[in-house]
Amino acid sequence: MAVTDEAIEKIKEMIVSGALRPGDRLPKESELAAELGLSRNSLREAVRALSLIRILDVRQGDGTYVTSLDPQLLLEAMSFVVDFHRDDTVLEFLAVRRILEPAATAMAASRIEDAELDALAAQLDALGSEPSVEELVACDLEFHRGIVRGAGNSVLCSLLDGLSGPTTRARVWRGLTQEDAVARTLHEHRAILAALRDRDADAARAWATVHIASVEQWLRSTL
Amino acid sequence: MAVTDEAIEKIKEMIVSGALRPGDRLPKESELAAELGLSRNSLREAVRALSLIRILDVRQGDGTYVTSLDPQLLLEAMSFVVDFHRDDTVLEFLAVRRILEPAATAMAASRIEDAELDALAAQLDALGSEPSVEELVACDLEFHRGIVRGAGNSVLCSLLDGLSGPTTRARVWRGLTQEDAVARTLHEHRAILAALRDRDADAARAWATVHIASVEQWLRSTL
DNA sequence: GGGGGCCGATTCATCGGATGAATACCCGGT
DNA sequence: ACCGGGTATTCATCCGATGAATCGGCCCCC
Repeated sequence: MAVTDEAIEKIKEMIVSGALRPGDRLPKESELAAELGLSRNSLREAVRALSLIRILDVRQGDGTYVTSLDPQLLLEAMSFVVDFHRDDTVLEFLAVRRILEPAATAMAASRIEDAELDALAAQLDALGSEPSVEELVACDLEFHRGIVRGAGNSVLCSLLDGLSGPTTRARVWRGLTQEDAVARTLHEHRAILAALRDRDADAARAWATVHIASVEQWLRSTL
Repeated sequence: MAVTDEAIEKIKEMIVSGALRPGDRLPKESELAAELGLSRNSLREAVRALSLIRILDVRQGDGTYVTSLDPQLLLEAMSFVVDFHRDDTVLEFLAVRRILEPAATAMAASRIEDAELDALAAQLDALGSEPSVEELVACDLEFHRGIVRGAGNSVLCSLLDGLSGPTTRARVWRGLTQEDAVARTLHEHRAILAALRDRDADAARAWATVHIASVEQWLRSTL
């Protein structure tokens, strides 16, 4: 194995074993390089790779630190990966979302705070009757994110956030200019919100399923 | 932004835009570095980072290539990320698995091939009545993987594979030496298999839920 | 004529050192 | 006690050189 890959494994091992804890500072590049037995250049490649997936956080002039390792932070890297997927796999991602989102919405029915529901309602009201596509996409993203956050599982939240990333979502909505689709989307959002207010998990799950299924159906018909 | 990060973005853009397609070969390091306006060393950091998440595949003496970009390949990188999570977040990962796995098992009920069911049954039979913990973990992993693969969604399959990665699973099972737990696990596996043979999606989903819930319950009681 | 091994060309792997940029830290002034 | 500047530390970037792995063509031998 290449020395750089060894370095990646060793740093990973230091973190997993607990020798390095979240927030800890690593020795400076030259020292760590000597410690691991490779050149500073090669070590930097390892650090850069771990930095891309949010394991390490390098600050020029300061030092290199282990991140908080929060699920949110690490899974955030997944959206970077999802961006690479081409259109022919979007349906598969959507199918996964179709499983997770209704479940998350149902979970939120019993846990989400009233204040959060008020915020979501206000956000829906703020959107006029003639929103631009960009506004609608942003609103849609924020709406679902708010609900999933209410489910109280940060891994689930980050995962859905990644799956529904801007790129995928934007692609799905691009060209979706039919007026009835926009109206239907807003109507479904309000229905989901109403079910959450009623603390009706079954209804919330059903509306979320309908909501995603309609997107899936539209997407399938256009491919 | 740092030149290396710019390079990462530019290479990503080349792939997303279609200028570079899966399997394509990149210009050699020195040329690409000149093209992107940075040094070879800095470019190598960018390439190494993209290589860690399986976007690029570098072969010494040959060249650097864009991978197939299969969902399986890219999400495989996720298991690397999951390895970093500490025990206190395992429950959240398990909760997500509790959502996905029953759904995947239900999907498999209508799609999985008889031959695949036979293979799974044979595998269960091959495991003696007194398996070692390592054997049981490997068997458990392979059993669920086989079923999820039968669901016919590679994204879902890779995702669950990552969530149920060796580390997490091994941690869960370590110390789980109670005889009844082992017996119960095997019994549940057989029940899931029977439901799949009957093409009974509801039963399959239910057994899968029970199966994971029992692990979750045990884990919760020991934390 | 065909097969196999040698050898050079290509490309990545790794290294050491030098210089610039950003940040942290200390220390003196007010 | 607060503020500002200068210095030390640390990462960022570059260059050039050498080693290692692979590929492909050429030559020799059968």
